[in-house]
Formats: sequence, structure tokens, C-alpha cells
Amino acid sequence: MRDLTIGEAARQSGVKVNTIRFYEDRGLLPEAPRTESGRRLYDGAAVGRLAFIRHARDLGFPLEDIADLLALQGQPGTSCAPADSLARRHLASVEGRIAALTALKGELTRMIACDGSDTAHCRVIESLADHALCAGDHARLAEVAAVPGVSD
Amino acid sequence: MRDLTIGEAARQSGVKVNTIRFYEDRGLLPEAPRTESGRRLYDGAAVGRLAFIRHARDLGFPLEDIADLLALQGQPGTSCAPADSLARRHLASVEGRIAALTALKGELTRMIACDGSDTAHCRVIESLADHALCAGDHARLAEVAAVPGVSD
DNA sequence: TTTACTTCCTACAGCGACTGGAGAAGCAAG
DNA sequence: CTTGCTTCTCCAGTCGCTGTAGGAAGTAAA
Repeated sequence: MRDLTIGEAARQSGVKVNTIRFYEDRGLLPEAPRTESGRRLYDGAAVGRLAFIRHARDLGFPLEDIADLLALQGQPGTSCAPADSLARRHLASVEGRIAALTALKGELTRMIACDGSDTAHCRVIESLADHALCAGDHARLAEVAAVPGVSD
Repeated sequence: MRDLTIGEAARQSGVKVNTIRFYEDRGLLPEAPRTESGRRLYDGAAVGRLAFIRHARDLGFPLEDIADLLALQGQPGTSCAPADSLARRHLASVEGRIAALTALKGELTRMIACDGSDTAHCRVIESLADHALCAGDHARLAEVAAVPGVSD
């Protein structure tokens, strides 16, 4: 398990090569040791760390929180209350986003029921043009619904 | 309703001054006529267009789709099928995101139940470190859950 | 008229978390 | 030796804004 190339570490962890370098740059990974010619070297522990990050990212944790979680992981004997509260906060934001998206879904469903006539009477266009046709107040709904820092 | 300043148009439409200029730059608004000294002028139609954009953004439509919707709005007599299908596609993506976030919520709920002991046995940390402890497959869940281009 | 304040102008950096590309250098196999 | 893959560093682009700098112009009171 010793001395993997960055490509091998990428394959094993599921984190892309460029992303590994990006994480190192952001301080989520310690600076990797290098070969004489300057290539990064990884071991099993590094791959584990990468998998941890990937897993947390899949669950939507922002990098800042992941940095905190990694620090906590490295300090056995400390209370896990901080990690727990971090996860709880994240859960709350996920729940908020679900609520926002559900409201969004309601509005969209209501406005989609066009009978195929012309745009002059299209319900989609009409609804967008006239906020008064909306059921609820959805100002900044999409904003609340967003996952910080993930696009597409 | 004639010849509003950009600030007045911003107040009436709920779109910020900088954002109005940004939309013009992106071609969502026609180039505004100017005063002799170079200041933009807006009328009621322009404010309506801005409100339309804001409303669509609140509902999470990407700017590209909004440009299409605006073009359709400007062409009465055309079938509204394109607008309808655009909205349906958007609804589908909202539903997909709700599903992803609901799965995410499940995983987070499962991993939050720490009894306050030390990090060596913290369920949050453990779950993140070991993917095998997870119930479902949540690869790229957060990615699916994301709203394109909206960040906090 | 001078001063003070507000609004407007353009242009650009920054957000988060990457992704992809350029151009150069290293490395293994034929 | 050449071919082709990987790696290196650095930088631009994604999305939809937001905020700032640095300046010009408008408005109102003293």
C-alpha cells in the first residue's frame, strides 16, 4: 500500500487527480512527499483521507466543515460533540432546502397545465409575468434550495 | 411610467442595480437607451421584463432558460409547447433534487446519534470514514441536489 | 457658488468547488 | 530513440451574481 502515484490514489479514492491537488492546496491534505523528480507520493492513510473527503462531499458538506471533521478525526479522545453539531447543522440546512424545493415544485406544478394553445395565453409565461398568479411567497426560494458551492 | 433611472427600476422590479447591468450584459435585456450623459433609462415594459426575470430566478430557472422564455413571451401566436416543456424539464430537475436531498437527509439522520463519547467512536466520523456503514448509494447526491449556479 | 451627498458610470475581483487546458518534463516499453 | 502516457505548475472558466474602486454627474442645502 506504499507509494502510490497521484493517478493511482485518484483511482483508489474516487477523487480526480486535479481535485487531489486542489485539496492539498486548500489545506485539506498535508503536502504530499515527493519523488526526486517532484512527483507526489501517497500511501494508504492518504487514500483513506481522500475517501473521507469524497464521502463527506457526496453528503454535501462544504470543504470548510470537512476540514474541521478531519481535524476531529485526527484527535481521538476528544468529545465528538463538535462533529455531531456540525452534522446536525448540515441536516437542518438539508431539511430547509427540501422544504424550499417542495414549495418550488408546487408552484411549478400549478403553472404547468398548458393546453397547447398559443403563448398569448400560455400559463407558464403568464405565471412568470404576473407574480400575483402565484399561490405562495417564493422570494429567494431557489436561493434557499441551493447547495453551497455545487453547480450542475 | 416613463424614463426611470436604473435605481428606480431596481426598486420597482426588486432586481439590484448591478444585477440589471449584468442582465443587460448577458443579453437578457435590450441595451437601455441613455441620457446625454450616458445614464440608462427604463420604462414600464423594461420593469415588467425585469420582474419576469426575477420571478423566474426565484423559481430556480437558469438564465439560459429565462432568455428562451422571454423570447417566447415576445412572440404571441406561437405555440406555448416549448415554454411548457421547459417548465416541465425544470420541474423534473426539482423533483430529482428533492429525492437526492431526502436520501441525504436519511443518511445524515442515521449518522447523527452520537452519545457524546470521544471521537474514536463517534458515529459521524466513523460513518464518513467508512462508506460501508452507509445504507444507500449516495455517490454525487449533493451534485444532483444542487441548484445550478446558486450559491448560498 | 460652493459644498455635500447621492446616484450613476465602467471595469474587475471574488464567491465555492472544482474542471479542463497549455506547455513542459518524467518515465516505461518497443 | 521514439512514442505515448502520466505528471508537473499555472491559469482560465463555470454560474449568477455581489461588492468594490475610482471617477463623473446629478440634486439640494448653505
